[in-house]
Amino acid sequence: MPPLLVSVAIPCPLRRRFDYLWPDSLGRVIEAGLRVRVPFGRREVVGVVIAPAEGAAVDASRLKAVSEVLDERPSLSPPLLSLGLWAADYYHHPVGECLQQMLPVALRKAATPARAKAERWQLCAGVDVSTLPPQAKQQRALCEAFREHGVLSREALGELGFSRATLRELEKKALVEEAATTAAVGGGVQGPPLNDEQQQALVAITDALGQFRRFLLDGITGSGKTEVYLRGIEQCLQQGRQCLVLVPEIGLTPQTLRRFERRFPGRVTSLHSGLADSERLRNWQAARDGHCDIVLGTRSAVFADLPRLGLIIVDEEHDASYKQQDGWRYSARDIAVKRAADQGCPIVLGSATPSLDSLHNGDQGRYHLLRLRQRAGEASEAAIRLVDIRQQPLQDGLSAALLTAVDATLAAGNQVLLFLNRRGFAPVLQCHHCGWIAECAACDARMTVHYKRRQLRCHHCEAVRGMPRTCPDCDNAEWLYEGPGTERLEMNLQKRFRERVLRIDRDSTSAKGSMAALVAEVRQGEPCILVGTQMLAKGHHFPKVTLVGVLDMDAGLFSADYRATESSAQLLLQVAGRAGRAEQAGEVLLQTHCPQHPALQTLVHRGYRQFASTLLAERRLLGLPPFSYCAVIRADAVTLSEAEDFLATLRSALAEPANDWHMVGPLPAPMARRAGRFRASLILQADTRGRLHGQLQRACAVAEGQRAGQRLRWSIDVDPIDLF
DNA sequence: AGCACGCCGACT
DNA sequence: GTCGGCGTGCTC
Repeated sequence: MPPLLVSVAIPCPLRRRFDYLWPDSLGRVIEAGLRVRVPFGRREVVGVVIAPAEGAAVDASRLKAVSEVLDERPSLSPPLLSLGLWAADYYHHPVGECLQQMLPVALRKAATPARAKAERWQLCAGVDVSTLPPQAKQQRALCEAFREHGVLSREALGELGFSRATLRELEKKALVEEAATTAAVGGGVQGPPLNDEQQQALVAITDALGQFRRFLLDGITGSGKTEVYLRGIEQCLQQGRQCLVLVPEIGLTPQTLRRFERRFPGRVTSLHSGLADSERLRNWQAARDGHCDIVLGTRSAVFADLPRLGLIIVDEEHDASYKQQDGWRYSARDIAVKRAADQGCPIVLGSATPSLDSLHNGDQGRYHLLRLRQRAGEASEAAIRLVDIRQQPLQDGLSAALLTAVDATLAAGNQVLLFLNRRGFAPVLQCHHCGWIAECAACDARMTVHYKRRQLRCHHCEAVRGMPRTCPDCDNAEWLYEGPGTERLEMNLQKRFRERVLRIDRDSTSAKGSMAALVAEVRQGEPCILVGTQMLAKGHHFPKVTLVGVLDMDAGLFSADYRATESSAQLLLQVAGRAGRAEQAGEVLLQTHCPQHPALQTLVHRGYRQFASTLLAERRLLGLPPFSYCAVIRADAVTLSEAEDFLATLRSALAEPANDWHMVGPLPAPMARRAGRFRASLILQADTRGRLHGQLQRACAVAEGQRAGQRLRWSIDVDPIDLF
C-alpha cells in the first residue's frame, strides 16, 4: 500500500503546491478544502488541502507529514476551492495566498477560534417545560419568557432580570439554543410598487433564476435599481435559494444594511472591513450554515460560502473598489461573474454609469441590457450646466455664477454641495521669497498643507511633518499656499456665509462616528453648505441638497490616462446625482476651463451612454481594453535601474512583439519614487486572453527564478485599472 | 513571507 | 572577545 499523499496550498509567495504525507493516525477521509497544520521550513503553518497528490514532487521519503486537521468539514467548500484555484491561475498569484485570503481572518491561524459569542437565543423546537424540576423556578420563568417573546437577546435577558447561569443551565439541558443572527424571520415591510421599466427588469431577472445569465442593469440615479434588486432577492428566497449582494467599500453604510434588514428581517448578514474578526467569522458561518439567506458585503464577500446560492448582485459595478489594489489584485466583480457561471445562477451588474467593459459586453451580447430611464417619484434628473471660468475672477475657487447660485439656494432654505476632490488646505506650500517648495523626502511629490493641524502631509506615503515656521532655504516666513483643498474651502466659506459649512472627507471623518454625526446634521435639513471629496459622491442621500457645484474636474476629465476620463465622468455624474433627489428639482454647475471640449460637450448634452460610445470607439482605434487584454508587471527597488533591469530581463524572456502581442516598457512610473522606492512597469497587451496568459506564465517562471531578495519586489496586475 | 545561516563593524 | 547588521538561500 503506497502512503497517502496530499497536495497543500501554503500561505507563502510561491507559485507552487507542497506535498505532504497523510499519516494513518489522522484516519479520516481526505477532503479537499480542509485546513491543516503542517511543518514548513522551521515553522508550522496553516495550509489548505487542494487534492490527494498523485505522485510526489520530491521522493516520498523526504516528505513531511501533516500534523493536524483543523476542520470538521472543509473550510473551503468544493465550489469555492475551485473558484480560488481558477482565480489564482487567472491573476497569476500564489495559490496559498489566494486561498488564505478567501478565508475569514479568524480561520487563518491554527488556534481554533473561540466560537463567536452568541447574542440571541430561542427555545428548541418541541420543548416540554414540565420535565424541569419544580424547584427550578428561574428556569421555568425563563422558558415562559421565551414562549412570550420568541427570541431574546443578551440585553433583553438582562432587562428581564435573568442571569447568565440560568440561561447556561437551559442550554445544557438542550431546551434553549442560539438563535439566528437577527430577530424572528418574518414578513418585512412591503416595497413601493414598480413602474413598467422596473417590472420588465425584474421579470427578466426572475425568469433567469436557476440558470447562468448576466444582466447589466443600467439605471440613472433615483430610478429605483435597489427596488429591483430587492424584488429579485425576494423571488430568489422564495425558491429556497440564497443571494450575494456586493456593494462598493464606501456604500455599505448602516442605512443600506437597515434597508435590507427591514425588508428581510432576520435573513441578512453583512461582511465588510468594519467588522471585528469574531463578528466576521460569525457572519461567514451564518451564511455557510444557511442561517442567513442574504450576504451583503464589500469586495472580499465575493468569497462568502453560500451553499444554496441562487442570485448575485453587484451594485455600482463600475466602482474601482471592487479591484484589490495590492497583493492579489483580483476584481470582485469579475470573480462574481465567474462564480455565477460556475453556480449556474443569474448575476446582475447594476450602475448608473456602467463601466466601458460592461457596456462593451452588452454590445457583444454577452450581457443582457436592462435600462431604467425614469426616475421613481416626480423629480427629474438635474441637468449639468457648464460654467466657463476662463479669465474669470474666482473667490475661494468659486466663480461669480456659482456664488450667486449658492446664495439663491441658501436663501430658498435649501442645501448646497460643493465638490472638490482634493483634501487638505492647499496642495503646495511655497516660500514667497525664494520659491522653495515643500516636497516629500520619500516620494516625487509635493507635501499637502493641513492648516489646522499645522502639518505637511504627503498624500502618497505616510510622511507627516510639522509646518516649518520659516523657509529652510532663506529663512523668510512669508508663505504662499497654492491651490485649493477642502479644508481651505471650508474655512473660507465659513467666513463668507453665516450658514453652517460642513466638510466631509477622509480627514474630517476619520474618527469613529464622526461621519454618522455629520450625516445626521445634514439630514436635519437646515440650510448649509457641504464641502467634500468623492466620499460625498457615494452612498449618502441628502434630500435637501438642490445645488451641486463642481469646482474643478478638468484634470481628470481631460487626462491623458485613458481610464481617468472614464472614471472622472462616472464620478461627475455620481456627484451630479446628489442634486434634487426628493420632490425638488436640482441644479448642477460644473466649472471648467474647457467648455468647448468635445468629450465634455457629449457628456453634458448627449448623456453618459453617448459619451461612453465615443470613448469605446477611441479605445477600439487604439487597441486598448476592452478591445485587447492587458496586464502590467510592476517592480520596485531601492534604485530605479534595478527595477528597470529586472523588467528588461523579463521582457527579453517573453515572445517577440507581433501583430497580436505588444509590450511597452520597462518605463518608470509617472511618480517614479514613492515611499522611498523606485517603481517601474512593463505593460503587456494581447489580442486574446490565451496569448496574455501564456506570456504571464512564462514571466512568472522567469521572475521566480531570479534571486530577487528584499531589494526588489514585483507584482502582476491582470486587467489593471491603470497602466502604470 | 518567515526564518536561519553567515560574515563584517562598534560595544559591555 | 560578542551583539547585531541585513544579504542570500530554502521551504514538500
